[in-house]
Amino acid sequence: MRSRPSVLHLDLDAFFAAVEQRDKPSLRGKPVVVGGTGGRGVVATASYEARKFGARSAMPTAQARRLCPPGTAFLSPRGAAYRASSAIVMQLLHDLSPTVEQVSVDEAYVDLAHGDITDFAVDALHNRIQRLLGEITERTGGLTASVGIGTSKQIAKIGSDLDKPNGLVIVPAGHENEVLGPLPVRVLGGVGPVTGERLRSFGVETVADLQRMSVTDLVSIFGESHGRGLHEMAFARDDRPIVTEREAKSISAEETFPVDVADSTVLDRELVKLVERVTARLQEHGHFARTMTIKVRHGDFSTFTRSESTLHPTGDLATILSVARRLLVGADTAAGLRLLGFGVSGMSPHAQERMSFEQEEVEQPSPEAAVTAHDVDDGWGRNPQTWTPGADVRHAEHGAGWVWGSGLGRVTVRFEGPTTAPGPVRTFKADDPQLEHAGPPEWN
DNA sequence: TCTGGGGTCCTAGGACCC
DNA sequence: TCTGGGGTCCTAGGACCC
Repeated sequence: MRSRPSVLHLDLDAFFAAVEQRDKPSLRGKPVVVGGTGGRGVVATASYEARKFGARSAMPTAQARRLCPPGTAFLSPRGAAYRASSAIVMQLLHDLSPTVEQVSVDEAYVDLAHGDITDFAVDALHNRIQRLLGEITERTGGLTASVGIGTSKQIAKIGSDLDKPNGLVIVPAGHENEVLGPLPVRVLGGVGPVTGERLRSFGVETVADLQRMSVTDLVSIFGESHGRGLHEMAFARDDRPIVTEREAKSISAEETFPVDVADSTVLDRELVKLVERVTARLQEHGHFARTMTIKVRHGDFSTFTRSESTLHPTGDLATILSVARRLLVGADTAAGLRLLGFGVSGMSPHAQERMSFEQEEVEQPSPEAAVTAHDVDDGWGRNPQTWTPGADVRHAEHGAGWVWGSGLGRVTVRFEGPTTAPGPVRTFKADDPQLEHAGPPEWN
């Protein structure tokens, strides 16, 4: 938390819908809903006129259709138009300070401490930012924005939401708690439907209620990170810096089908498209990735992910596709899929990788490669039993296996023989009486 | 009423290493 | 004679955000 209100948060009002109303005068003053217009679409943005009827972001479009009156416009998003207006606004923010963190197409933080503003008194800030809001409206052909300014990202963001649309809220240093206290806990970042309901069950409705809970209790309920974070946020303690750029950590693409798809030929065709899109973007970033993940959603909305990591990072389409296909074959698609997705993560810069990795097969672990330790040490310098990697083993429960690795009083065994199916990998104490050297084993 | 698409971060258990 | 434990990686799932 800073000693001056030098963090600005800006949010464009009902952005997608406002652009549509700007570009199509007949829509002005009328309810407009932008989002997926198919049977399984959801609302991205509802104009303020549509919100009067209950239409909201993330609501199924079908539901918004029932709520809104005849004459309501339901439109598919026009991404290019939104990006063009967004760029104009972001440029105006850069005129305030070089440190601009764009959160999304319609939202950004600005670190005013890095810009030309030197007077952080409320009146001076008010004048300067009202001028900014006027410029935004003028340069974008009529769009409006809401701004919050405070001593942290948290306060700036909450401020920008307090007087929408076309509002400006400045919270002077030292006044954070009186602003925060009466607000519902849901205004805090990281408090969604689940956490909000959980807190309500403990009698916590407002931030002031949350302030009365002990860190100990919050940590025991929500875990170390989330619990501590809630306590910090309740008291407006937030030191997160404004960062201008961030490396992507994952790239993904997914598609919800108009009707569930069970045909494996069709699913494979869709998977190829998704993998091609993701790989193209990976290559644009100049990155390789190690972990491939598929996502499937069934008709009942149950959702599963399956992932696999390659030995080396790769950007090679054929390699990535072969992993993706293996993952899809392992998924249950018999009853049909509502959604199929594919993503990569574990990314590293392209240039640091040898090109030879691109063509390399995914290596299977072998006893020789996986194991370096030989004699079992019990951790206190004694060797009660020697286990050699690759040695055959008999086991009371699993039958036959071989030593995969060993060390520190433990031996890891893979239960698999030349004629038996691969079984589990399990780790035992080296002196476990269930384990005995066998060699050569009588495979069955 | 029936739930998009693109992300981030966290947790938890098992394997594995030391 | 008996006894662990910290740290990291991988995988799966979930909450949350825009």
